[in-house]
Amino acid sequence: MAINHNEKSTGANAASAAVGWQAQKSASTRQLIIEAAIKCLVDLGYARTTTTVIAAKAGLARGAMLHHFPSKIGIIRAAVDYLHAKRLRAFRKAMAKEPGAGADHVRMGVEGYWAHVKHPWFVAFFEMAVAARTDKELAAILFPAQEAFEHEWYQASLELFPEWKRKGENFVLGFDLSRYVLEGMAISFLTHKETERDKRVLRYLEEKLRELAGEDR
Amino acid sequence: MAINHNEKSTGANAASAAVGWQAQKSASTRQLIIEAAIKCLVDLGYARTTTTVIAAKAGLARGAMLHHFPSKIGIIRAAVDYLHAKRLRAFRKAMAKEPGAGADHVRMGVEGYWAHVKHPWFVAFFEMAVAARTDKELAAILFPAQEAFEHEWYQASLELFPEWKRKGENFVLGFDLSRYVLEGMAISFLTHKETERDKRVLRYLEEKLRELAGEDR
DNA sequence: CTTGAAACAGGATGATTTGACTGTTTTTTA
DNA sequence: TAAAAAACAGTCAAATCATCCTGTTTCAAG
Repeated sequence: MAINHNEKSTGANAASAAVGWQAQKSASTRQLIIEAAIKCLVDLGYARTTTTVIAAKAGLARGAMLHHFPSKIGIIRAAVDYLHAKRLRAFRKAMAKEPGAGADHVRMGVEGYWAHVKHPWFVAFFEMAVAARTDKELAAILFPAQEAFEHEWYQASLELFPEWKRKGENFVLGFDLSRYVLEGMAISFLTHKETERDKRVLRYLEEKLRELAGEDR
Repeated sequence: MAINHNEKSTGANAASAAVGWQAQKSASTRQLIIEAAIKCLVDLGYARTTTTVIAAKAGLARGAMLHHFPSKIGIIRAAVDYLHAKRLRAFRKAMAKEPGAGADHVRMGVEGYWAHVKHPWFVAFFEMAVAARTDKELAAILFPAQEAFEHEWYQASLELFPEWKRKGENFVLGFDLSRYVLEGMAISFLTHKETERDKRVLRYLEEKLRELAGEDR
């Protein structure tokens, strides 16, 4: 298990001595717990993501986990932040793969976000979003984080697709349309299988995005 | 909401006499329980829809409810069938309001399904669909019902919008596109508020549907 | 008017889940 | 080296849930 934790409190002082081994181990255990919680969200759903199964999936005793996260909501809070960072980073990375000026940004964007909404990270976020509808405590954690995510995601898109910059409203429309179509498709697959018809919707979406990129309105 | 079981002495026909008051009362109590369960799904989500709160919301003792539905999954099964029938009937009714040949079927369809996905019946179905992702027993009940619903819904759309009949693939594409956009929008509103931008997406969808209805491809 | 069946009520039981609690091992620091 | 701090382990009680069970009231056929 790679340690690879975020150096949260290492200031400007001595390089590695400042971060003791315990702190590193603690951080890695925290990440282990967070990733176990996300796996539980994907495999079992929010309701059955209990502290018992999180600890089991992390390979820890329940008491040990409660040492790092005294309450369940603390794990959820950490998972929300973790997913926020991971999803945004993955999106930027996928979009930055083809920096060429002649790259097909429309196809890249559609396929990139299509892959995104089928990724376990989106599934985990989605489980929490649905639960938050009827759970005020979860909503208080998730909504501000999601608002920040959407803002940063929008800014990243503007940055990565510079040719859209002058399009103004068309960019916003294409952005929103893509989001709703792709999220709607992904979520519809909860109850039915993907068919050839769905591929036609994706092709049609790309076609309309190209129109929006070409015209001025 | 009208239970329609008060006909115990007014009908006085062989039909109503054969049914018997007990059977009618039983049926009305069953419906009361089903509707209470749906309210719980909307208000509390699937996970917190327990037999205790269903009975409380129905105004019954738990033992009384267990007499009509020996198990929780039985209530869920009945609620799935109830929602199936109600949603389909409501869709047909809303679409049939303007039978004129000059009616704006595109706007009617978009606004009709937009209203549909914001209705509590869709919310209740959606809660079960999400739970079914990680609950095999629920999935075994919901998926066949949903498959039947989608087929009947598609047939009803073909029937109600006869001018699309000759369009073939364009009808299928418009049907799928509308579905994904509108469901995606409705579900996105779990985590953020509706804005002016979303109305533009709806107008754009209508515009594209008109194109699809007009052209042949 | 008696009797059986169904509607209705509510307690008992066993299984889970959460957070608090005490005890043990490992690491850091004085 | 010795003490303090942190990581880790496991048990406990309270609360909640689904189901099973027995008892009471209401209806309808004989």
